Amino acid sequence: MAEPNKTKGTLTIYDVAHHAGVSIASVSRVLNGQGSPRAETRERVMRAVRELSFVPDGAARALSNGLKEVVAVVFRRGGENEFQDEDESLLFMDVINRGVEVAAQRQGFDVLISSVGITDDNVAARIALIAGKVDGLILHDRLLSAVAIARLAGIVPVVTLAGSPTPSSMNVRCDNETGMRALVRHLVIDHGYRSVAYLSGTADSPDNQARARVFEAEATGSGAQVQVGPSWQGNYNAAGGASVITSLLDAGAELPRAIVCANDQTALGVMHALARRGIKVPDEVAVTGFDDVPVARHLHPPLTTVRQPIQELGATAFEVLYARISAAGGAPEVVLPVELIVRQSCGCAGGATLPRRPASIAGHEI
Amino acid sequence: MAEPNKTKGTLTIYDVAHHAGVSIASVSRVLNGQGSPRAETRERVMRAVRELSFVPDGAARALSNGLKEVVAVVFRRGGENEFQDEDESLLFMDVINRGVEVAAQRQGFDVLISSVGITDDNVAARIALIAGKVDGLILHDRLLSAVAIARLAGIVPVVTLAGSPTPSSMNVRCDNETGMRALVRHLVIDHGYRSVAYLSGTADSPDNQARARVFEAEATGSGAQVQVGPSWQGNYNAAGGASVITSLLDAGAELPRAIVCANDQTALGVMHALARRGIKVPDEVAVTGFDDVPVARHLHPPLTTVRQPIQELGATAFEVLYARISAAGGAPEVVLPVELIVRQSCGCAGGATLPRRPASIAGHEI
DNA sequence: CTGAAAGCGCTTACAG
DNA sequence: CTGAAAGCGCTTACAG
Repeated sequence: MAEPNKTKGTLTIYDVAHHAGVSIASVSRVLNGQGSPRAETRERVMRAVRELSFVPDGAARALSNGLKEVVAVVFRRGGENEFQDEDESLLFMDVINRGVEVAAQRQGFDVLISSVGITDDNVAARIALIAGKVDGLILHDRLLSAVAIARLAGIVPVVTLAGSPTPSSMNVRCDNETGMRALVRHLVIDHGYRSVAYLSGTADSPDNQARARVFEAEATGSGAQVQVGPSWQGNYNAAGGASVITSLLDAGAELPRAIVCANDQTALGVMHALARRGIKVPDEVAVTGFDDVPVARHLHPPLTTVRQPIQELGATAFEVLYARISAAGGAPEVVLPVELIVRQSCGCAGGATLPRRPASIAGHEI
Repeated sequence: MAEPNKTKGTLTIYDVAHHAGVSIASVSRVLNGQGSPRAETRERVMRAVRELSFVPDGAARALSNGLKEVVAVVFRRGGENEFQDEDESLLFMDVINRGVEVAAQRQGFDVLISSVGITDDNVAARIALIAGKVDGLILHDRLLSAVAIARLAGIVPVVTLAGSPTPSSMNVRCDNETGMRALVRHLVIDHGYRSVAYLSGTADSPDNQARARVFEAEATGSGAQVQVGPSWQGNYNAAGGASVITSLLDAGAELPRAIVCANDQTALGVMHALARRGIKVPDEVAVTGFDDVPVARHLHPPLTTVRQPIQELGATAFEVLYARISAAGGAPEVVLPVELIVRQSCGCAGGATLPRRPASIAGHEI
């Protein structure tokens, strides 16, 4: 009550020490639970902290401790497109980021999020700046070259998402191979579709490359006729999927019996385009997705897709990163299982699988 | 080339200075574009930085500068519910956060995101810790009491979302009043529905309170019969909306002609529940939402709702906060305009407004 | 148990 | 233009 409101300047640990009549070392100790301060000392410090509403400065702590308790996740901000705020980024990345955040929370870490535009220049420099603010980096795919990633990894631990591990960085991804294999078999073997196409995602996406590769191998292997090539090049978003279909139809092309889309967003665009032309899904053309984003079950018909544990992907990324930050640990690569979700867009009725066949492929089937 | 890889320990500005044969002051200057270093000095520093892959430590910079160039956004993590990762949080908050991030980017700021569980204890302490790591705080609604907010605001600038400004904190929100008024008029006057209900959001939500208030005033004022009360209490998520309908139906209640939902998520649940009972929307019961989340246009029928500029809400929050951080500026309160989006769940056909009436109410209509 | 002091890695007046 | 030095607000051995 004697103290005038010293609202000017920031409150420091010195103010607290002064107010409590102890040294700054004691204040620090009780605030951090170090040592065994006398009960009275603790009391006095706590009271001073409370009365002054003191909050320790994070930058000073970090500098002193060598630990910021912050990790960053960097991702690509989608370009603008017809379906505005509905590109893959929004739906998919936000869930990953949420997973990171939840896992970080458990260890008392916070997460810094930063998006980079596709047209931004000097992305590497931007990310380097961010690296200086955190203890570790989680990088979504298609952000940086392997060389640039290696350079960053020399500064802070790095885990990439949907990429490949490098000598200096770790990677977490989903099991595209098993998921795509099960999906194609369902379409070709269970449903007996003889012509299928893969509407691809961004060409340079590692996930897309893996899915395309397995799709082609599996479909051809099963004797189905496969349509691929530049006319089937999408970009992971709804607008891309829609325009592929529109172009094909405008060119008078005959659609395959089933269209396997690189992700759910693409499938959404495809279904829109098909509906616009009066083509029935799944009666005339079956459509499938990949991801199982929340909206997938609300489409008409509900979308058959491969569920990735998206949030868990983020959580795992943090855990691997944390293991490296807090010790030498951290697996260089972890692959998460996926699950075939059979709904109706593939031709199955009422959400039931057509033939009796387990829908789950999480690790055990084949 | 003489230098052995000194991978141990972190690279500091001293290493760079040594490598370049200049003082740390010079290194700092060229790195920050201060003063006018000789061309040769700049060269040597830049080369050393490049060769060593030096990245300045953010904590040290922040401590020295008194600026962290980071703001935090704190929000409530939804509880678990039937519709898993589909609660209001996911859809709505992520878009806000993205808006914050995009605006922050423009000023070279990064954003720290942190969720607090509904059951977490000592939320105030958690947020205080975060406050120590940033230059400013953006708080979603229903996180803290006015007192707690005031205390925080003594430490760093604070802007709340969908709340009310306080002497020490600022607030950004959408114009619920105008939006709800237009919606109710469309239902009661344009469509002529005589009985309407408001399926509310979380009781303590300021947005919900404002919407409920205006709904009741406007509907009663127009002579419609209004259903309200505890049986119409939802919680902003799909499961809440669904269970209200199910309970009502199980109790043999007669549904009103139109159900105005507190938000789109609730409407989604309501439509599911209605469909499950074979009740046709909009023919038997009209349903409307609020927010215009991406999924709204994909529902069947497409959802009539009030569009809030969600991403802009986040961007504005950052801008107001930034004005305060970088100067004394920052409006204490900003209210963003909303827009009535007429689709088909209200009873309009094919997405066209029934009577000729401007759909937009962004500020100019009444 | 507690305090004085050094050190974390930067930036920035202050002198040359 | 450039360097030596102080200072940002903490934490933590090191002595009492």
